[in-house]
Amino acid sequence: MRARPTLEKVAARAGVSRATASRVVNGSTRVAPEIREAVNRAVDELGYVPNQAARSLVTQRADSIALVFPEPATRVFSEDPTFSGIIRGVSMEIEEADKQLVLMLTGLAGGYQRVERYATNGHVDGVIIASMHGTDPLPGVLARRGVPVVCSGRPSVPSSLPYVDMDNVGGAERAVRHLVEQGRRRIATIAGPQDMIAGIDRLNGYRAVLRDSDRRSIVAVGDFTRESGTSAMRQLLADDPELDAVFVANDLMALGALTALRQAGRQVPGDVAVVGFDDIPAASYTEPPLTTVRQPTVEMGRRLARMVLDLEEKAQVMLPTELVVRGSTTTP
Amino acid sequence: MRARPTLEKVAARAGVSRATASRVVNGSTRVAPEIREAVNRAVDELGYVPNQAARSLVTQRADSIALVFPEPATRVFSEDPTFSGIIRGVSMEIEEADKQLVLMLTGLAGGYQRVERYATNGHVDGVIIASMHGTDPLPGVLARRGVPVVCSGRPSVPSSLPYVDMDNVGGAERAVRHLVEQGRRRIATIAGPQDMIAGIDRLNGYRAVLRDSDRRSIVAVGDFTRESGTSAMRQLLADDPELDAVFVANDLMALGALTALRQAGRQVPGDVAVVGFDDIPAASYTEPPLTTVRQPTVEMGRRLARMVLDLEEKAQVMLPTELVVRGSTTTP
DNA sequence: GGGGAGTGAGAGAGCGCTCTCTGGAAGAAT
DNA sequence: ATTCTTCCAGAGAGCGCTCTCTCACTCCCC
Repeated sequence: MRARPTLEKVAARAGVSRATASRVVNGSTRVAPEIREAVNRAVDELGYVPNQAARSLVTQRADSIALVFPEPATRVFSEDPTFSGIIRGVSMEIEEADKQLVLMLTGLAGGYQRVERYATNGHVDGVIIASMHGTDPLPGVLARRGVPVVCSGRPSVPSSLPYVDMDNVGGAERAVRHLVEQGRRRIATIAGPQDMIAGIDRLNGYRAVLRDSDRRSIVAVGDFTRESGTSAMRQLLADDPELDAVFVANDLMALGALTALRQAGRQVPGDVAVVGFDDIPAASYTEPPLTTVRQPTVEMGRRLARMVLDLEEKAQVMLPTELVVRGSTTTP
Repeated sequence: MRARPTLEKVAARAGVSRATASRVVNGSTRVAPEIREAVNRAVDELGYVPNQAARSLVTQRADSIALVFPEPATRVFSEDPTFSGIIRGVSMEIEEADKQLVLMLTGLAGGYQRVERYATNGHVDGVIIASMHGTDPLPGVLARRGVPVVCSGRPSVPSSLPYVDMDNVGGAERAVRHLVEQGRRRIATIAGPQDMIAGIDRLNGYRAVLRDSDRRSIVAVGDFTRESGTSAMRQLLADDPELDAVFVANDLMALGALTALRQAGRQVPGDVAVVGFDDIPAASYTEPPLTTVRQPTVEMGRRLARMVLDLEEKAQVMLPTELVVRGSTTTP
């Protein structure tokens, strides 16, 4: 491996000073065309690429941003494409801005300190936190230390930190209203964990519509895993054998619920209509295909990245969700 | 945000020189205990964290490694947990080594240059390439430039580059042999893309066992997506309505094949036995549950990381795969 | 033609750190 | 007592870059 050329070398070859070479490389306009040309030629010939460490040292910028996933998220990761959507969206914007994406999957306890140490020391220009639990101390800590932070998902304690959230309440409302419109009378729900804002919001949406349409709420709580969906569904069937619809707070649990319904001999959507949330790929392939609420995950990633890169104003943003009607709620 | 303390500040507070403070921070043994103590106290009190850029500048190390996914991979990503397994494995080892993980999802054409530029300039101590196609020029280019490279998956052109591969041939052989042992006579396969080493190897494994057991091979080719599994299965049924088993080169296509079989009125495993490959979570939840070949993806990530970090010798490693027998090939 | 404005290029400091080299103190050997 | 070793701490260079400051030069107006 031959030594990488430095700016000095480029400058020498182009017959200019290091300062001028730097100006050209960084795209300053105040350089005479012929000199700019000469420097660019030297850059090409030498295959020069700026040394990021040296640049960071003086500019105090790192040209990279961190995307932090708490470990529990990573576990879900495998079956839930929400996170891969976010990663892709973030990655696109980061790439466009010619910066780097540092991925941090924090192990439980120790991980926080690692992220905090890493992020508060200028290694990174900003941090995106794909927080599952709205009570994470990390965003607040980083913000207080002066690190730009943006969260995916609204924190459960009100704060002034910028975030990008999905319209979970609205999505749940639309889903449940859809069930009402289909003439369903006893609409149950399998809620998500109540320490996650998505879980809370989706349950609230469900409750709001039931209240308005004069129906009783029937609630079981799961933890967003498929297994918990199965057992929650069983419990619901035991609690109210007459139920004719169920709104499930995510698709994974909805898949589990479908299993339980099949085992209980209930027809979907004939006996029981089912709506999920997330629109994971598997939702199109269930028998019958699952009606669900689609979330713009890639878009979420893009917005998160744009905010943390200061390409758009840091704000508290809510992204619209969309009801996708399939066979689990309607017969063709 | 108050300014971050420098080594100079720490040294001043501890009443020593910057050099000594550096020695303590970097764990040199040749420092008197009481001085070490004093420096450590100063570090704690000031909340000092080394500036990575400055350190990199002088050490010529970046303390970070890049994990590169070609974009096509990312697309599969969403439904296939192979990649999230690799990410998790890599992340664990990287974290343990106290280094950073830079994730690069390369858009098609331009991405290569970006990765090449980035990696050849010392921004990164090594590169892990989650290459899907064995013909990627990138690994070779980087290696020639002196960047440590490790690939996931064997390149299709023989080379001396280190890699970690799954035993695709062995897994396929075991899967097909299992079908033979179940007394299946007409065993078809849905192969993966033949420009990917995994696709090629799994087909080779299938062919080897059929040859040995005196059966005719019946082949359709898919592209590892669910849809392609469905249409390939339809084609196989048209080609040979008498087939009584099918080995599918990945689970996603196997799910698609199950759909086609159901639509064609074939019972699984009664009429047709099905084996997949990958053991994705969904495989346990199909009706019937899918017999498949499990791959140690997290382990793969760990090995990749350990090699690129020089924690173990760079070599050409093959990881064993394991047949998981479920209901799609046997009746209880 | 002289002075000011404007423009483009070079000199040089310095970002925070590591590491070699040097020097001084203490103990061991002659 | 003197020289040699050993050990530990400090001095200082320098990693590659950016950016301010300075200076030289051209152009224009009075």
